[in-house]
Amino acid sequence: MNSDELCQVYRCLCDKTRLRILNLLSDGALCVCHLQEILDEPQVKISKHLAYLKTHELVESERRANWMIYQITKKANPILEKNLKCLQDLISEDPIFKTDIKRLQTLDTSAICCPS
Amino acid sequence: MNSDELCQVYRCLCDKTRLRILNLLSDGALCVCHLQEILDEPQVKISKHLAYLKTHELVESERRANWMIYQITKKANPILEKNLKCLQDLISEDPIFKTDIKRLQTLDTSAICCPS
DNA sequence: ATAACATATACCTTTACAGGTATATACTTT
DNA sequence: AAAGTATATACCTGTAAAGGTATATGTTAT
Repeated sequence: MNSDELCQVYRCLCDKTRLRILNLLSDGALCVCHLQEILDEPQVKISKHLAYLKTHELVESERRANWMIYQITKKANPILEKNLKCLQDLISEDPIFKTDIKRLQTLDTSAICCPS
Repeated sequence: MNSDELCQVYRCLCDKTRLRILNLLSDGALCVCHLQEILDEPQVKISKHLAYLKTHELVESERRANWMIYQITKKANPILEKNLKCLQDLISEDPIFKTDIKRLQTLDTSAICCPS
């Protein structure tokens, strides 16, 4: 847990799409198609940002049939955890994140691709 | 206070030199020569990172004779404030920041260039 | 075996920096 | 006015990464 890792976490946080993804995943695991639907961004964009987050171990993924389920990495990461909390406190002022969560809640969570 | 500003703050935070500068300035205003001495980095490097932080309004500067005094921007910035607190909690694990603060404390604060 | 579906990757172009060297600017001292 | 000091800027090179298009991979259904 050194300053380089710290910088790397901040680098993960300095993109709007990734912030939106992390905000959504803070609420629980999600498949790519749902992220795509909520964020309303091209598949390739979502997929590449997820790959970036995975490379830097902020998220991890698991295949479920045709779908990939992503979640915040389970291995304890104080830097990430603290910053996600910090983020939660800050995003109240920007409607984008709230809208994302609202969309998340109105999703059909009984869809096949959804985590149980 | 929107998501773009939020990302921009994170971009300011994702460089080690800038993190060290912000950590030091969290303790109070400092002139460039002292930052240079504590960080032990080339003048141009310090200067450019300060310019970057100033452009994005995380710090502000004031001339005192030959010296430039930098400080965390006075205008309230919840994003920055929260993240600096978060940073304070996280850096305890990395010796670099602690060493910087130690060096800060052993500086000759009666030097001409120092803020009162 | 083939087609369909969900997701990932390769490749390309463009932009943002980071770090270095050289030089400019602003101010002070002589 | 000239020289010295502290800091900033211009210019250059290299690298990371963002976004797009096309295509590949892995899985399921027919």
